Amino acid sequence: MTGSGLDFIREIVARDLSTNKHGGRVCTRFPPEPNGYLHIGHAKSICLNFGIAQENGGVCHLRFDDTNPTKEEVEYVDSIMNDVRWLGFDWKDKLFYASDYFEQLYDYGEDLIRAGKAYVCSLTADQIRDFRGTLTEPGRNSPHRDRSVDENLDLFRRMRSGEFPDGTHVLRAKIDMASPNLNMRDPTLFRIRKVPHHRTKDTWCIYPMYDYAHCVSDAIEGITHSICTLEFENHRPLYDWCLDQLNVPCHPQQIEFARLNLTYTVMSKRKLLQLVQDRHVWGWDDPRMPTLAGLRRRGYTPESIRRFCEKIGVAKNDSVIDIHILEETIREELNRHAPRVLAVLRPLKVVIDNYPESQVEELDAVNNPEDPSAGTRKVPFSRTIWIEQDDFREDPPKQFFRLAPGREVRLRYAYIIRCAEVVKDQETGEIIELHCTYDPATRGGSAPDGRKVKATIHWVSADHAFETDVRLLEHLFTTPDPGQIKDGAQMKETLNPRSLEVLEGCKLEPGLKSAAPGTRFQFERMGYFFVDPVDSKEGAPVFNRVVTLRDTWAKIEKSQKGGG
RNA sequence: UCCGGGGUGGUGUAAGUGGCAGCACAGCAGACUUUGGAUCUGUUAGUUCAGGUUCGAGUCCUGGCCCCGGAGCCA
Repeated sequence: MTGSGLDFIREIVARDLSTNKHGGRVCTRFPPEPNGYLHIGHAKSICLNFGIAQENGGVCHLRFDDTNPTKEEVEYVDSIMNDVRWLGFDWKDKLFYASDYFEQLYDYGEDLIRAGKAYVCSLTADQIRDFRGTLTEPGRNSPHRDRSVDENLDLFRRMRSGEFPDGTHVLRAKIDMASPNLNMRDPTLFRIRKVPHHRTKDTWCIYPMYDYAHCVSDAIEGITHSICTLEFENHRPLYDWCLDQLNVPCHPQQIEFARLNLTYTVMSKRKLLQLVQDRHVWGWDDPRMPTLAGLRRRGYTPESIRRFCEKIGVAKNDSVIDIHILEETIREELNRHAPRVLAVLRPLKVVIDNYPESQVEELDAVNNPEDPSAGTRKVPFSRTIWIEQDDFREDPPKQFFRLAPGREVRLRYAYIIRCAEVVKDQETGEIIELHCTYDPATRGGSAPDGRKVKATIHWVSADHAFETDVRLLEHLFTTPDPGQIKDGAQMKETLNPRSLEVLEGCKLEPGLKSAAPGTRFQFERMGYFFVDPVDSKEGAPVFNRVVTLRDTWAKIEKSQKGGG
């Protein structure tokens, strides 16, 4: 019953440390391809790799896997470094690029040829596919498989010098065309791509493939544990093969774990890119996106994301994490730290008939009941106030405790009021305002006669309210498993049309006018909100809802409707 | 069909050499409450199946079933 508490990867690392397998060293790496923005799935990998290094006095390298210049851009390099730093990790001076090793990778390629372990193949891409065989049938040897070392060397050098057009030759490993593992059927090591690279510019026209570049890069850097996701499991024999053939400094161990999947969102870079390109979102940093940039703009903190990654664990089972776990994690943190304020999102006017016409009182409000040191503040109260439309029902259902004709409710930190009259639009029947009376003996909200008032609602003084936009954000998709989506049309169908709702003219307590971009608040009873750092201006904050509060009433109401 | 990997409550994740199946979230019930928030208490629910070894199997053996990945000059 007394388990080690370690996940299976940390267990391997601990064992290797105890057997002194790598001379007491722990060196990991996070190897993104700069072809998109980092998302929360990458955060899992970042926390794992940097975390393991940190815990064991090791280092974690940041290495860009930039071997395919047709898809990679500096914009992505910059965003990735920014996001890793924001998440709270530091690669010190260990910043690398696979492209740093192009020359060595090329030299090792010649070594392979000299050892008779690689050859230049001049089949077309289609022919190579055809010769590869199928899952159940072995492949056939390329007619160029037995070219002499000299011929191979000559051809490989001329590939490098730009003598041949794209697609005419590739360098292939000479392994086994009959292997049941397709990755071992003479995989391509280098291909010709006459396109400039974002770092090496036009010095190269041949580029190494992932399988070859990755293991060699790991070995060059002295990585001890090369942690990647499950889809590379079939590639491990090739990872090991390459390193076994070459005279490299060390042989890292590749370990695979299950990538993160979240309900109601997509995690593939391709689909994320599609959302951006098709303008279904504002961009990579849209607060509905599962990208780190999006989560950051939504109002998630780095701590909450790290904590989330801790909670979900690391294993080899394919799994889908309920997105509510993520939401619960940010709630836990913000509950402890976010200052409370009063904000009415969908306002309904209330006139307190027996409250003196021009009177204003400054009432004491607690900033954070979870943190007494946060102190108190004053909020103005007057004869006309705004309350939430949802907090009044003309015909209250069972278990609805809030305001209704003839009923009492407590205004937080203010008074107990009773609803005396409902004013409606003559034509539409829409409720436009309420007339209430207040009990002057209940100042601050307590009833000296000891009577119980079940509900407390939030409010904002109409004369003092600060008006601004508030955005309510929901899941991007209506289906819990949009990862199954195949094409663009299907994606469009499953997108949640209500993922973004912009509420204009929300009434906030006056102090919020000076809310600084990038700060977080709890709007009492409504949720946690973040001052959007992009769209807010000095004195004109715009709020994004990070997450709602747990809403017991919403649950009751839902089950009432559902149950009939 | 071939190769690789994986199946523990609704979800996720634990149980060094076989020894009371634990934790978190969700659910349900209750307490408390000037946020239907927070907090606290209690509780429902699980080893993919069939055999075998054993005093004893989530763990070991045999066989089946189901799921995921793999035929890029992508990573």
